[in-house]
Amino acid sequence: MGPHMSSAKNTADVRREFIEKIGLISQAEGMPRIAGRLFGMLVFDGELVSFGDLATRLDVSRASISTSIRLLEERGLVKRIAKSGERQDFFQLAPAPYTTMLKLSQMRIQLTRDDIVQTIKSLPESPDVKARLADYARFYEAISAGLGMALTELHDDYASSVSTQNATIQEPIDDR
Amino acid sequence: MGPHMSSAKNTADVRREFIEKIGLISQAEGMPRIAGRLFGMLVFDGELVSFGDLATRLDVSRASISTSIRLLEERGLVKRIAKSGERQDFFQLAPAPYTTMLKLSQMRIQLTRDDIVQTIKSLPESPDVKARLADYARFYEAISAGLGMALTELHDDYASSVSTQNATIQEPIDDR
DNA sequence: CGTACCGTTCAGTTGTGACTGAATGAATTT
DNA sequence: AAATTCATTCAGTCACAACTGAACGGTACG
Repeated sequence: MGPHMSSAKNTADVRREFIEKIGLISQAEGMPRIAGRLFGMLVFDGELVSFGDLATRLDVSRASISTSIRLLEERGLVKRIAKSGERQDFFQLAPAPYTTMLKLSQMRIQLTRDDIVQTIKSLPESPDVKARLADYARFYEAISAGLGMALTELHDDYASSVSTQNATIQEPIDDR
Repeated sequence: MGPHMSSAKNTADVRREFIEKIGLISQAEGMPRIAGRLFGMLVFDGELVSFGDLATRLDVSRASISTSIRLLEERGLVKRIAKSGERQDFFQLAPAPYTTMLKLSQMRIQLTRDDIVQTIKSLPESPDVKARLADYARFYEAISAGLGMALTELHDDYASSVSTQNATIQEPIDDR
């Protein structure tokens, strides 16, 4: 190990750590870990990857790939592509995956909010209980509104990011 | 069972269903189910509850109460109160639990965002990879900003809710 | 029409975390 | 000080979901 090795790693290492990190995040969010690793890999590599390659690159069974990639497809985060001439299926990130994720989150939040409102409706009396549940419902309403804001903001960023191909990091980077 | 029983249930049933619902939500969010049920019960009942009552009302062991209530305490969602003269500990919702929850979520989001930025920094070259990761980081930045909006909005609501004690539901309620 | 290659599904295994009962520690009462 | 009443901790059990290997159906190729 030479000098200046503070945080200098080759791309392969960074890539592996990133993919694993996304896998753990995904696991914490309630999704299977492999799904997160798949997503992370597709984000990092950014290319069209075959079904078999997914299994070998992640070193997991094809069965796991099948179920996890279906999850990502159902959520609209990954697109399956049939290459003519090729037998295998190919995959890549869906056009605007982050927007899709935000919309899904917002929808989930809205559903639980509606659930709480329904609970309030079915309560016969007890205004104080209703008031507390209403506070709770307002909490989810605020989140939903906030995610809506994030959605528009993200959409703007995406548009500008597409126009200027070489997007740079927002924050100034001091590499110490 | 008489007529008009479409969705008319007594308060006890609604309460039980609500508590169970929050428990399931909590479980989906990655927290133990009992913690969610505790939280739901404290929201619904809104009163000071003793440690022993928590166990009997939820019909779980005191050990579970201990660990789960500690979780809620650590997150600042529940306050433990020592009643003079009483041996048992008492619990109630913390002053602004929803604000606290939002702040915690925002912090978590920020941390993962920082993690991604760190990954970008440690990448030697490959501008296209950096661009994709930057998009990913922007996603988390948008969420963080959105949660910040929700935070201010919630704070306003809370203030107004405190002033007018009998807060009513935002949405008009047609009970059909 | 048989064969080979893919992706999906299903039964089985394994690992992980929630939950409990019992033991422990702490504090108050008698 | 002994006893009682708490809450916490720890080892053990149990349930559940991720993951795998094998069997299955489907499609293109020989």
